[in-house]
Amino acid sequence: MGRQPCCDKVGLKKGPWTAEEDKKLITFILTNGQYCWRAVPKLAGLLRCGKSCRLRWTNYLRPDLKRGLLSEYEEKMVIDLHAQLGNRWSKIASHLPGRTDNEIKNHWNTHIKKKLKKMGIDPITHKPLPNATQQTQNQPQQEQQQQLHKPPEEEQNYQQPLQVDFDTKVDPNKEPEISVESSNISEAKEEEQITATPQFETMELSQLMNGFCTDEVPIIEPNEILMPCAPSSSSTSTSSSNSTNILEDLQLPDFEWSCDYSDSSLIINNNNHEDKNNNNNTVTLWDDDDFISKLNWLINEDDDCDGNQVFDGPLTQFSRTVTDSESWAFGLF
DNA sequence: AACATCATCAACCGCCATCCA
DNA sequence: GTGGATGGCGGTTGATGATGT
Repeated sequence: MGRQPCCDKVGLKKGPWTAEEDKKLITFILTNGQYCWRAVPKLAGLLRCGKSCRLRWTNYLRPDLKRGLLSEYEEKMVIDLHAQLGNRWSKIASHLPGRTDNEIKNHWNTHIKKKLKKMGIDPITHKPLPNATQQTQNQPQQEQQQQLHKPPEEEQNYQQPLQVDFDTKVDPNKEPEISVESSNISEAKEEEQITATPQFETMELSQLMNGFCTDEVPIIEPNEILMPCAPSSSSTSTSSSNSTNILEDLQLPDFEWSCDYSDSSLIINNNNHEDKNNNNNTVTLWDDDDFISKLNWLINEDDDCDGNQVFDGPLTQFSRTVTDSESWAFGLF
């Protein structure tokens, strides 16, 4: 019957987003919230289709996104979840706060797949490759199996929820408590109560990762990701100085909100800077003294720039921090 | 220094699911 | 029940930077 295109593609811009476009989109969403993406470009003054706007926002501009490489723990989670869910990236991403399906998909395709293959594990089936024994002579296959691959019968009968000590307080020096259980598991019925593997419960990360080749990729520890916004050139953000991520470039302040998801109220928290890395049950987003004023600045900034100038700056001074998976934007507006 | 190749990831495309009139 | 509108998802592409020759 011929489906209509998602938008009138005539005259619409494609390709990489400019800082100017980002700014318009951010401004619009900050002032109006998220609704009807189809209407967003017109209202925001963008020559993009709504789909493109939604993608740009969800994959890049959302302030609750983590940047940087996946931590070892996150990688392990991805592998494990992939073994259970397959290429359902959005489901996998829903268990990794601050990560998008696109990001995980990319990471899988560019990093994890190779690593698994290197280890003699089929990244699709998560079973040993036929020639795995030859490939991994230096590493006992049994060990790999124990560490990275769930026994087949376990995959099939994966029903009993196994918890990863979800109730313990966050230790900022340890891996974040990313867990399938702690995530929104309301879809548990549909997901057959996907849970962490027994390995997660009983094994140390170092054991988990034993044999998992991480030396090729500089590991970013959570405490590195959870950078305070102090000026630093050692930001772990993967964004280069040419980043087009306005939110990053803007040096926007952090703020915090309660982890009590039932109360989505935002807590603009200007204090506790020295305790920033101690997630005392709050999730840091941006942190600074004048968030509101900077927000106003962002929204009210004149548009007479050439697009780049406004957002140029020592972007490394603003480091995106770990946040909750639930977008603040949804509850904020 | 110049060119070729590889790796990464943002963005696009097309399909599917859901909602609603 | 039907079909259009919209949002969401997963696969793929292509631009760009990094690395190798």
